[in-house]
Amino acid sequence: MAQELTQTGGYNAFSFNHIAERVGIKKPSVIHHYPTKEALGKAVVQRYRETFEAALQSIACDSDKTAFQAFEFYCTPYTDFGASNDKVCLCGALAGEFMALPDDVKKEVKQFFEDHILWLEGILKRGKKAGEFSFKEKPNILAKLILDSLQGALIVKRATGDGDQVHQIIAALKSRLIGN
Amino acid sequence: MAQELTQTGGYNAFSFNHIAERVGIKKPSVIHHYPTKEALGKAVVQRYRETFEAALQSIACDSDKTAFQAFEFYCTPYTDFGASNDKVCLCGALAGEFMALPDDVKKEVKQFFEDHILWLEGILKRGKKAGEFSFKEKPNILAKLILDSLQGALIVKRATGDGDQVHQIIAALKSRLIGN
DNA sequence: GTCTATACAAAGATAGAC
DNA sequence: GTCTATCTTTGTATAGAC
Repeated sequence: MAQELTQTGGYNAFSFNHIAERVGIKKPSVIHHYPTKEALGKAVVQRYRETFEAALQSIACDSDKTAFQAFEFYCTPYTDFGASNDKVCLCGALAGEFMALPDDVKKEVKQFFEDHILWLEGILKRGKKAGEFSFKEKPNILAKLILDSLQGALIVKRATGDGDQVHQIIAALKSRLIGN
Repeated sequence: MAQELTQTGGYNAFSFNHIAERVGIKKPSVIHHYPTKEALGKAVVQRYRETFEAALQSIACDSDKTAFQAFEFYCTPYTDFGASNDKVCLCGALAGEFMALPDDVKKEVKQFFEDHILWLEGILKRGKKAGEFSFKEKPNILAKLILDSLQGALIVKRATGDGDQVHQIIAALKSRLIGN
């Protein structure tokens, strides 16, 4: 509930009251579960990050999957967000107002991005070693380029309303990985 | 003043009072110039967009400059934002909280992105025709990829604190344009 | 766990004096 | 153009009953 509101309008656009209305209880009942907005914000990002990362870990450790399949799996949430017309990645939304976030929320967002870069870097190395991928950049830099492109694609796409944009960016990234 | 506050914390993180304090006047004096927050927000984004676009137009029409030089010129504001540790592109910040923005502000942000994609597309076409650039994607799609990468790089970089990231992304984009 | 009631601060906005 | 004073709403948060 808080996650949806944050994905659409950011951290400063939601309140205990908004959550309460959606859940069907009153404001103090929400506060009973999360004593401050910072605690609520942290919990939401933390859950988002951990859910995401558990899925990434399981696919990274699955030796049945090729690096390319792992990359395709990574792209599915971005495709889903891109298919909606009001949602972006939770951390992409929060990053726009980063300096206005409480410290605990900042830390979660930071860790989210860092973990994703590390994961992508691992997949890129694996794919290059296996001969699936061919690229000349350092894996770390290409990982950043992929993450930045996808995050950027989501927020720009939502503003322009260009429904194809996310697909196009993913296709361009894929062809860069296998082609060159 | 409002621009700086918005670049760091987004639309919902600044108020008439914040502006007033920075400028050294009182809240109602600010409201005298911009009767509503929506009007202030619109004026700020509009000025940002028009300043940006005037510079882009002048370089695009300058036949002394190569397409590659025009692209380098395009990247300079991103480099500057990347060199700060708290600022991103104004429209990148606003895009994160897009669904919580007033309509007039939304329109300005949308137009900003659309104009940039068009401008980049023009430069890409010119560079390919002149033999400066070699790429196989459609210019429109590569233009989106460039904009998305740069916008994404700024917001991710600010969250992670990775000072080199924006430079690395720009270098990777350049080598993609001329190399391949 | 959920509620009513309430405190307190901040935000957007207006009226009217100087 | 700028100010003081004021209004209204909203937001975070607490106290205490059920």
